[in-house]
Amino acid sequence: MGSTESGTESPGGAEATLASDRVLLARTSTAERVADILRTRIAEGLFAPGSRLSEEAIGGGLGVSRNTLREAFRLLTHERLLVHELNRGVFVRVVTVEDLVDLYRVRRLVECAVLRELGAPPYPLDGLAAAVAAGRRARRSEAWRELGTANIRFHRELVALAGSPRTDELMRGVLAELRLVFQVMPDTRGFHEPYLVRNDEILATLRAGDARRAETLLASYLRDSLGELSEAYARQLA
Amino acid sequence: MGSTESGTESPGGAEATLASDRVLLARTSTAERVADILRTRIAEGLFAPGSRLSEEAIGGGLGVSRNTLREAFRLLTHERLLVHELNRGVFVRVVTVEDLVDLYRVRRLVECAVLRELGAPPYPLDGLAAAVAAGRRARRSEAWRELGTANIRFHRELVALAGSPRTDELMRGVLAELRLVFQVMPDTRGFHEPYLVRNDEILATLRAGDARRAETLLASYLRDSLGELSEAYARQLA
DNA sequence: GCATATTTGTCCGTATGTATA
DNA sequence: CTATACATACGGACAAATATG
Repeated sequence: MGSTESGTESPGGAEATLASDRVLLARTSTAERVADILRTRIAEGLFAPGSRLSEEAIGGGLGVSRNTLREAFRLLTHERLLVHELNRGVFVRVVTVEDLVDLYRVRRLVECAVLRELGAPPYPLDGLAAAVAAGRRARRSEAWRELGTANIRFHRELVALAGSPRTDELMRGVLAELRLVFQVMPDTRGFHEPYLVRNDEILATLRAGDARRAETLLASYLRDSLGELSEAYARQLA
Repeated sequence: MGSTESGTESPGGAEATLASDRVLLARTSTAERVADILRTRIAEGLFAPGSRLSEEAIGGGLGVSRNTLREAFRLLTHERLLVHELNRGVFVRVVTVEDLVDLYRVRRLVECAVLRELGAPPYPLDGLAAAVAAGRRARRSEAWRELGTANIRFHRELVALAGSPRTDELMRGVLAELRLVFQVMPDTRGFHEPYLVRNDEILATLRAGDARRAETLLASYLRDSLGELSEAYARQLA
């Protein structure tokens, strides 16, 4: 290349997959769209935890410059999906058992507090109901990964009851990390399916206006879930 | 400068303030140190809320390239200290009343939950005691801004009792935003001083092992603080 | 409403320092 | 210890959007 003189072809030099999108619906920044792509790939397990993401390989593959790619990396690093080591690059996050425990500590702290701080019933439970319905649909079509997504959504909706954007964002991050954890579970169905019922139970309890009991149910829910996951971790290391 | 030919002097081409630091103790990345500098300036009110941070002005002043500066901007944007408007640049965050309310909603949710989830006494209260002591020193030397910093530190230490890195980070961000809010208070002393006593009271209650009562004290503390701040906001808009 | 100037968005090429084989 | 590979940071260029007259 280098038609004119020094390397200054055009910003549209990214003629691969992204270029078309960019011209058509350049609504978000390029970096954000790159981050979206990488986020999906990580969530689907295409990048193994601990593997390094080479700037050159990824950037070349997607047809974006290193600068733009680094901005995408920065976004995902703040979401804790990647870790950045100085002068070494970025790696797909490896969630340790300590992380797992902390994740559930935050969940217990925040989710239970949300239920406790609820005012008087009735509560706006449409979001929770929709999440449970999505879970049922996923179970019917035996889409177990989607079932996991629906379960996560249930807890996001639950936190949303607090009406706090910052709390929402916090839990968005926490639950995104949780997705990384779920990948260690060998039996996706056996892990996710029981919790659909328990989510429904919590929803029914809230409908009845008993936020206090819902909190108790949630606490034991989280305890059991953490127990299963840490057991799976122990097995994996053995 | 420009000894050789094309603009490629050396990464140390930034011969201003940053260069020396970089050579001496380049422990963190340049972008992070730039972010540190800007964070301090914002906290000290050198940049008025709502004002635009020109890439050229700041970058030129600090002697860093635009790319590096933009990375620093990205960091601070994620901390909610700056807001980014597409094709318009970055601006110092203007905290609205809604933000203020949400900030205190999160504080109430998290800080109170931390106290509630404490196990059996005694608790490791050294950090809290140190924060109160720092507040006393600041009061003695009439350094009212430092007093505010010490009060903020008290609440960070309080959250640290939960032993959760993620919760710590959350509150770090929330309290950094709070610093922006504090700048609207005209009477720094009158606002911060009373809370030093109340922090001390909470500490004493925790020393006595009564986490439950400490939670009640904290709740009213937060209620009063929010009341004062929103009143100041209302006055400012009038 | 239009033309111009300024600023941001994106990308390239390259030199240097650091970590690792 | 040397060599290689890579991230870091720089400057420069042009397109697009915004601000200004």
